Amino acid sequence: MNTRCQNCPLRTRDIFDPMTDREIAFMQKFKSGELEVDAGTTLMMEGSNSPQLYTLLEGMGLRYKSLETGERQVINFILPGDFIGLQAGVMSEMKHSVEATTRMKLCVFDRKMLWTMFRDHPDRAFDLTWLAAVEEHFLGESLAILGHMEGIARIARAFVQLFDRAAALGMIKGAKMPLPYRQQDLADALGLSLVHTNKTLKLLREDGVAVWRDGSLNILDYKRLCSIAQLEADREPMTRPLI
Amino acid sequence: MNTRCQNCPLRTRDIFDPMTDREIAFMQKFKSGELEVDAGTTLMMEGSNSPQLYTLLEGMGLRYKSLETGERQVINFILPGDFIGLQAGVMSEMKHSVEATTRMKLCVFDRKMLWTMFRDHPDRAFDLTWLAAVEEHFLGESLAILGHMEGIARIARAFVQLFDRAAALGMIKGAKMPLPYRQQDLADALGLSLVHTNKTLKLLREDGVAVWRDGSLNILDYKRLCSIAQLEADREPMTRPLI
DNA sequence: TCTCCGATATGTCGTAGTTTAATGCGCGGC
DNA sequence: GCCGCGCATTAAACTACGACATATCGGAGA
Repeated sequence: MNTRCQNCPLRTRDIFDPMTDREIAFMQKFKSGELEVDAGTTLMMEGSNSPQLYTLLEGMGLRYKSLETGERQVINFILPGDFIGLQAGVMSEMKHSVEATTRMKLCVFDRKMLWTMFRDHPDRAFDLTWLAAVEEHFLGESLAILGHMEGIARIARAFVQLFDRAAALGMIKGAKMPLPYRQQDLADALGLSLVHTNKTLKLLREDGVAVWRDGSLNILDYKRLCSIAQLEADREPMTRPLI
Repeated sequence: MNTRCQNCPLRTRDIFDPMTDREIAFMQKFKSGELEVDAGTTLMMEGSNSPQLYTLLEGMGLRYKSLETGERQVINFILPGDFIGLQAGVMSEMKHSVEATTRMKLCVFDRKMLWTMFRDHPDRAFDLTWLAAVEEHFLGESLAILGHMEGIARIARAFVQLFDRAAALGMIKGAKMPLPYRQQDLADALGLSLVHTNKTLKLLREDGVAVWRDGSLNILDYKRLCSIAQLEADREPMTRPLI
């Protein structure tokens, strides 16, 4: 529910409550160009200083950290509408990498767009802080999932969340959504081994709950998936609509 | 390293690079009061809408989410200097709870302070976005830790990080720092069971690495602790100095 | 067509970590 | 004084998951 702070014109906004079309259109006016990249492209590299910010228009990708051990922690999956690289704007160094897993079409912003926002459009600048807070919220959720749920529940929850987001984006065709990732990506996101991820996927498949094949996820029994994920099937969906 | 964006006066800032004294003093001018609370007080409750923001002046606390199962995910430990409740400022609902584990002294800001910042002081407003990005960075680190490290390494890393932060705050007396939490708190932060946390603490104690007793942590062998934590002993310390 | 490689698939086995349950210990209340 | 409560401690039984080993499948390239 949108509310207005009594004392100021800044609009507080919940995570289920994306920016309006007008607000989005407004921000897009400050873009510095568009960009297309192929699957496999590394858009941002941790440690580097990328002076660009993006919103994803089409395609999918993922955000990850590399560990000293050579392993990888996938932080989240990036879907159309997501804002990419806020860190690149406010920090002197990227803290994670961003990789395209399909061909991606992006809207590019220059870092100076940030200054324009903060100087001339405090309400939109406020939205950027909101975006960062939303990111933080979802990371907190992930933390709880990795800390407290067993493998099958983690996978089920990932599926439900991705499915809800895809639904909000109109990417569902008959309970089927594109999910162009490797099993290793999911494993790295959920803190599981590849092998165990694979076996758990088999379980879900054989139980007629969900089938993930050839880059597309087919939810056969949403209700049961939710129950495995320890979610109510009629909860407010986790659409995570950013910008 | 501080750098200036070529096109704007906003200062990008790394996580090791806290706000200057001048900047802090400036923001403190907008406080609406001070507050003292006892140990055990719940400062903010998830689901509620707290119109206040705080910086912690003295004492310690923790930030956590409650799970449907009744369990708890501790998101992080709160030390003096930390900014609390940015979410409360930008979201219509808190996504986590904040609890004092000792008596705390706080600097209180009204939500309207945010509007003042965004309207009149874009550079300080920018710092708030930076703060949120820093939070996000550290959550990503925690995610990687929960996803990929075994119990003893998680505990060792928590100790090293807390020790480094305490050092930056001048809270160390002879390798000893205050750590006023219960073992359950640490377990909930690291996604371990209380029992296993306890056993691992015993191990560290008996190996002469670190002793945590009566709310104070004594690091006996910092080097070894770092090696268990899979950290270089001479790395740039994770001071996490926020405001 | 053959080979190579990346991804998926599947079985076995060892173990880190959970669960459960019992015990001790200090402290505040009555 | 005794009781109850919160927290730390320890032991024993059980299990989810990782490590390792191997097999299969399909696409790219020579």
